[in-house]
Amino acid sequence: MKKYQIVADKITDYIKEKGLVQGDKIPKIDALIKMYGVSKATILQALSLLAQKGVVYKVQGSGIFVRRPAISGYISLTSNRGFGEVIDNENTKVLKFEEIELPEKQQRLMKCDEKEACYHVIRLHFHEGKPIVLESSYFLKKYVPFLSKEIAKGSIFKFIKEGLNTEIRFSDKYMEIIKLNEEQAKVLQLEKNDPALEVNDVYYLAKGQIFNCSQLIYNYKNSKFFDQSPDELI
Amino acid sequence: MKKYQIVADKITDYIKEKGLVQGDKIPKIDALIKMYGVSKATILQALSLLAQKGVVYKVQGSGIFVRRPAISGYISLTSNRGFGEVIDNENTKVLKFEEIELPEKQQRLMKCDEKEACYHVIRLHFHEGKPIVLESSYFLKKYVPFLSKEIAKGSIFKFIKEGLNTEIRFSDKYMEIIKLNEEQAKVLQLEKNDPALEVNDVYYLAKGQIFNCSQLIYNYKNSKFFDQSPDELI
DNA sequence: TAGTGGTCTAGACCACGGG
DNA sequence: CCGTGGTCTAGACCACTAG
Repeated sequence: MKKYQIVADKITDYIKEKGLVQGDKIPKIDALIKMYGVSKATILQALSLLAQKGVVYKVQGSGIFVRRPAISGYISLTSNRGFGEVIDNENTKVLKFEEIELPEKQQRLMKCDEKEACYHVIRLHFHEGKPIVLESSYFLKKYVPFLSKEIAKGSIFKFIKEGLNTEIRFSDKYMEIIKLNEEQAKVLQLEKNDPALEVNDVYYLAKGQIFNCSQLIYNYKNSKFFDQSPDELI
Repeated sequence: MKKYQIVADKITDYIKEKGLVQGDKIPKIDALIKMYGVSKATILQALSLLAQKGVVYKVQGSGIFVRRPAISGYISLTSNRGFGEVIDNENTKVLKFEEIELPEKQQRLMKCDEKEACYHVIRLHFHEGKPIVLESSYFLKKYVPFLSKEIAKGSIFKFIKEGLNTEIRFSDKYMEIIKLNEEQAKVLQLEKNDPALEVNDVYYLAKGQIFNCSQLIYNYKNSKFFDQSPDELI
């Protein structure tokens, strides 16, 4: 593991152990250098990482301070896959699992020229027994050679990362607010024309290859979102 | 201006001039070092900045590649204030401008103990003649000592940054999907119970002081959102 | 195995903040 | 003025990619 990653984790632990909250000061850079026995550049890299995650912010000439921790019960739109803590993968129902040729609409989205084999999965995610989000995902077999209904009951992304040892790198998201149609409403246990958030994702692998696109329809009653803007565009 | 900032801008210009698109390669690090006459660390810092902005991504052992440019017509939720290109500040209508004591709800949000003087502004933003978002903002006088209805017709944030020379640092956003009430619907030229996105923001200054909170209600017909997840957490 | 990006160090000097 | 963070350099060595 990388040194700056280790240092970042240690600083995070330090904040937790000391019970520091928003506005509290952590040790100065020189002290951190001595505490962890690394160079200044490594400390700075670790702090940059934490600043991007929203854990700390630095004030020149003054110190390094703790930022508000993420709040539980909210779905993060910016972190990968949207649902980190909130969506319990034990509570996923697979509505459809099929191997098909990539439909035309998704072909354009994923910039595929030729006819591509893919997996198509429709799932409904629950939290505390309530339906949170209806998901329709396409995975290119070219990059995700194996998938099963069994796997789809858990976290597919986790399987891709850990099972297939494939790095997911970044994503583009397009969002709009919509009225539910009859079918969507039925699945989400809502009424037709009820409001919803539609998120269309395109996901990229380590070398920039598009391997997945998904449509997510969130239940307005059961989902709240948050986003901590990253500090620093170092 | 900082060197890495300048280098980042030059690389961006390079991409534009050469007309590079997603997946195209830019010169290797050694070449960039020579092109711009700076050290490797400075180039890396510039590239990190661009990676966070979603302009490029690096592939170890292979090269540095261009990422999809942001798409116009969409509102970015993650960049400050949400509306960069889309919201035309010429098209803002000030519905209310008052100097009051901070209400209790906002007091909690902004973590103020004492009664604080503030400006309260309600505005409606248009784009191409269509109402996009209804905004209700509170600004603490402690940090924003002056504001006027005239200023509120343009970009208040721009005024704070440039006019008051005050740095805005980061923000927390809480979002949910709602049904419009009668009043909101009327202003946004929609029907009662139509869907909407409600965003509650809290904004922080350079040293972590909360100076503003806002509620934004987006018109579902006239607003689309996008978010490019940043590449790299350094 | 050559090419290219990634990590890390040690140290110089700059810039801002607050007493 | 001193303390603290910010920028930058030069260079060593590691890790991954691709032909």
